[in-house]
Amino acid sequence: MKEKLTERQKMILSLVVHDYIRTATPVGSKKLVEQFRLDMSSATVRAELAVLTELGLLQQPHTSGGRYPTENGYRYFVGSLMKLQELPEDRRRMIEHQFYQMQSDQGVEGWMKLSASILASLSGAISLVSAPYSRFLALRHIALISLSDRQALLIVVTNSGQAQQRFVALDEPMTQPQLTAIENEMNALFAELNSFQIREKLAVSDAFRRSALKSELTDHVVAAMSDVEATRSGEIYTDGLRNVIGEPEFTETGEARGALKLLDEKTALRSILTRPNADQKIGGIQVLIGGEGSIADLHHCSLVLARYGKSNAIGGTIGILGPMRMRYARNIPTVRFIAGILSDLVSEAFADMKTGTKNGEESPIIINE
Amino acid sequence: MKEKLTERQKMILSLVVHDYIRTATPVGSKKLVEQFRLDMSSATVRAELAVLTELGLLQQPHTSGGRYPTENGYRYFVGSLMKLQELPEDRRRMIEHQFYQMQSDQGVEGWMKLSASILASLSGAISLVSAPYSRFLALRHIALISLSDRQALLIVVTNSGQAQQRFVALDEPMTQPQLTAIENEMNALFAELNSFQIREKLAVSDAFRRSALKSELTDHVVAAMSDVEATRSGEIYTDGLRNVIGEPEFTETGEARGALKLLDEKTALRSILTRPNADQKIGGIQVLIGGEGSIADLHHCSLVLARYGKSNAIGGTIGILGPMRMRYARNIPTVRFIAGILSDLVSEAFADMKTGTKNGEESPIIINE
DNA sequence: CGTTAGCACTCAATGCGAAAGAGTGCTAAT
DNA sequence: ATTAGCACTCTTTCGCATTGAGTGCTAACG
Repeated sequence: MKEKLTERQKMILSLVVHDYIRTATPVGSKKLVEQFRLDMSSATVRAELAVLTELGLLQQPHTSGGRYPTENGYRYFVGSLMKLQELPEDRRRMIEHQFYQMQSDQGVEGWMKLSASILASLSGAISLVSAPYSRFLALRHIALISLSDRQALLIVVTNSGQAQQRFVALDEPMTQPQLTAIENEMNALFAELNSFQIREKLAVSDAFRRSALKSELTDHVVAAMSDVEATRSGEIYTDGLRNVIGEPEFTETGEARGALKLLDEKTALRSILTRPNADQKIGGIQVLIGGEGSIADLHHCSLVLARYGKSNAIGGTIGILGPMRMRYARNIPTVRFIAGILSDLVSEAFADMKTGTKNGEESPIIINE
Repeated sequence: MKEKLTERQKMILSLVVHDYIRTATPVGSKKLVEQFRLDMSSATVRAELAVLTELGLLQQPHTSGGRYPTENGYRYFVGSLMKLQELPEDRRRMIEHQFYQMQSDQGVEGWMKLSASILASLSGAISLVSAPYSRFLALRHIALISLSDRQALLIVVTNSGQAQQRFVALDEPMTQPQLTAIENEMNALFAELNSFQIREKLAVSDAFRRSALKSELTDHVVAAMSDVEATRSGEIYTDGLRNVIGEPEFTETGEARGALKLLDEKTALRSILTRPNADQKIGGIQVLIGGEGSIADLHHCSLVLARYGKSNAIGGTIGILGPMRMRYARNIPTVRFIAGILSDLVSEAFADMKTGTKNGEESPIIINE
């Protein structure tokens, strides 16, 4: 990948990528010259194409079928050639408007849905958004709500803003005031602890056993916390299926067909969103071209991912999943922009300290690894 | 649709439906005779097929291309011919086990997801599950949780078990004890009211204005309630996309392609799940064959829907969406069974009075209106 | 009378070869 | 170094004949 290409070779590679992204058809020398009014003959272009093919940046479906980028071709393009197309100012303002309009309204869930929706419609791909989660997950608050005399609703809120609710069957009837008392007691005891620490605190002494604290209730608290901790990245939101249906890659025997299965399997999605960028900086963009065998079904797809949030403390991942043949130059700024907004929102919402990468800032783009 | 068919005609129609469901290929007279070892010649079958075609129950793609059911053919089949195949006892037990295992754990959300998952895998179609909602929605409990000195999380729980959470920016710093005080006050005032009643109560007197109740908070309570009321049927869960990808109807130019778009647009799904069966009895199954123009994209699909819950008080809709060519005889009992379980669970969870259709019971099947 | 065997007919699907078209690599001239 | 020209390689497409499943009709049969 260290090969030095001539300026002309770079330009031609760029043109091939652009044209292929637009048409999804292998592109030949003659078409290139005509299409882009090149100041040279098709034979010259052919020679250059041959070189690029030799270098493994282009490939041909068969001996005389035009050329299109290889995975490495895309990587080179994204890494060295591409000129990012920033979102036009009015677009940005429109998006920001939408976010700030609903900001305090719908809570985290609202942000996630809005992000997924905007990302999908702007990118023409499938959007993936993971709800924010904290590295240092801790219980923030417990609420106990009487549903009937033997049924209560337990709500556990974590410092990541996630709320787990579960129904609890009570061994003996309890009124709301009784529950509230327990609620207060538990809040005092368990606040700012994680499930492990809570369990420890419970084990250390039986004092709590004898108190008003029902073990049936504490068990549920521990379980709820564990749940949140286990599914780390919280809920995953997707949108934009409609965009991708119809793209040739996804059609019938299309190679990317398998990718659609993924949308069903949130666990797989989750592993995509959580794993690769574990140690990635906020605001940095990660581009995964060709799935890298990590997920077999993604062989002909690309991912553009970004982390958002307060560095290391709380955050999540957003991104888009589309055909390898996607408009990186437009999509990368889009993803980055939305990630920036989410960072701001998260910082604001969970703020003691205000951090978060500011929108405009440049940040590195990491390609496959 | 009142036409009296001979027993033989009924049988032949049945066979055609079955075979077509299995093979997705138009079926001819000869194949029928061989396949099912019929005690007559192909010519006889041909004559009967001609009659059925005449009656509009079968159709042929072209003059000599075999026959397959029309929408009316399916409707007649489902309405009069089909023998329901109840789920085998061990299956039932397995499913029930899964539900009761998680029952009190994950709350409503868990049930919904499990229902969607089971329904999808058992039916081989797309499952649609709407969270329960109450006809007489009322606020059950408010929780106010301090996130930082100027940020709080407001959780509004309704009597349908839905929890709306939203972030609230506080005009002036407040501590958790202060918030708890307000929480108690609001709970006392607003419990068992709907958004309209709350608004009324607020308007009637300014007493509240002067009290510790911040209008910024009460506004949010009203807004949260309105939100829940507006989106009535609550969240919609779907699963089983993987099943339907690959079915010929959904492939490439497939006629049912548009149906996939629906999965993206929850609003459309919602209208499907809420509208048609508004006045349907709990436990009754509604089969919609061919979309009925209600949703244009569903022209070549069928829906099997059932309401669950406590009659009129609280409940939701579940169902499956698949190709018209679906295994009704198996799917209908499946949908009914899951609806039964959900009815039980909902009755239990929101019980004062215990109702709900018991699983085994027979209940009417309504076909297209 | 209902049933069946037989037959001519229809029409999508299949297969094959010729022609077209797009693109390449090579070579020789500029 | 660039380019024009040309032979070559493939896929795509079209036409055309073939196949085969399925039909509708009719005449014979029990």
